[in-house]
Amino acid sequence: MQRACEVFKAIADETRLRIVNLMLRSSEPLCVCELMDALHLPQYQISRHLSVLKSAHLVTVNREGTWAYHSLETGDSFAVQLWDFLRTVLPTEETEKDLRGLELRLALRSGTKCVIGVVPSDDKPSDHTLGRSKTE
Amino acid sequence: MQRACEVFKAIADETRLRIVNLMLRSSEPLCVCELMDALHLPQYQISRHLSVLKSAHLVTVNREGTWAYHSLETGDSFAVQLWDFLRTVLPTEETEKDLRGLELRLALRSGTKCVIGVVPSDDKPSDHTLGRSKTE
DNA sequence: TGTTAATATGCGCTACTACGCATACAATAT
DNA sequence: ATATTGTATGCGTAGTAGCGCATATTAACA
Repeated sequence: MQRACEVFKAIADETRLRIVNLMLRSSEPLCVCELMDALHLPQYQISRHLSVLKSAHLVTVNREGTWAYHSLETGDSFAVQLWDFLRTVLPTEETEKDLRGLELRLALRSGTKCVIGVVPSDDKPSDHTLGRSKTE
Repeated sequence: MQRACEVFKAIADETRLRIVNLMLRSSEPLCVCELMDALHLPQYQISRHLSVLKSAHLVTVNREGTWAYHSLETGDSFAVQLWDFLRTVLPTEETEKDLRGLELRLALRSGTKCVIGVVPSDDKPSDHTLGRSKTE
């Protein structure tokens, strides 16, 4: 019950649900700059929301150099069952949009690693247009 | 996603999770005074939390006279899947405690209906001792 | 009509949460 | 050492949520 409450508080946020959704759909851990780019949100927001998810033991981090690769916790029984549940109920039109944004960003990886870093972000979180306007 | 966020916000509260848990385990709709008694919480808290759950379309009401019988929403796909999930992850020692409290209270029903009403509540929400101290 | 009993709600208070800005920290490269 | 770049965080602010108290609402009944 306490665990359930802690977890639900952590995911009871639109942005964090979008982050979790991307992690659910990605086979690889994601770094902060990739999430920024996929969700069109500022760095401090991604970082803060990730720390909330980490505090609830829903996300684990793996630092490699300056990059921090985040992935969903799979060592906790409650979390694993939650991921199964979310995998069946989260997918909607909106989440697909985010997913496409992520795929565009992941295409810029070199192998399984991020080599791009933070992009200047010419579009703001205010509008949800796909962020492929810059170089394509 | 919006729906998921709305629902998670609604259940991201210890008291509301306890209410939902009791409704999940009860075959009959529950009235406010029964929940008060089972959870040892004041009337206004039960009522308020129920209204939050109702606003999120997770709970439906069926008024019969002055009594209001509340039960979980089963007409919504998301809700139904959530109940399945919660049924597998909620049961713990604490939730069993609440359940026993509810059973004691439901034993006082006449048929499927509540006829007791609000009891003076001699024990306060402060301690979580089983509330069967009064007449037994 | 007045009363009682079950339930809902307005109000003030406190605590928490997310945001935005700026800055700090960490690791690599020059 | 210093600069650069990816990431984390302290701080102030605005909005929100839950509590407790009191009161309103609703329905049965005398």
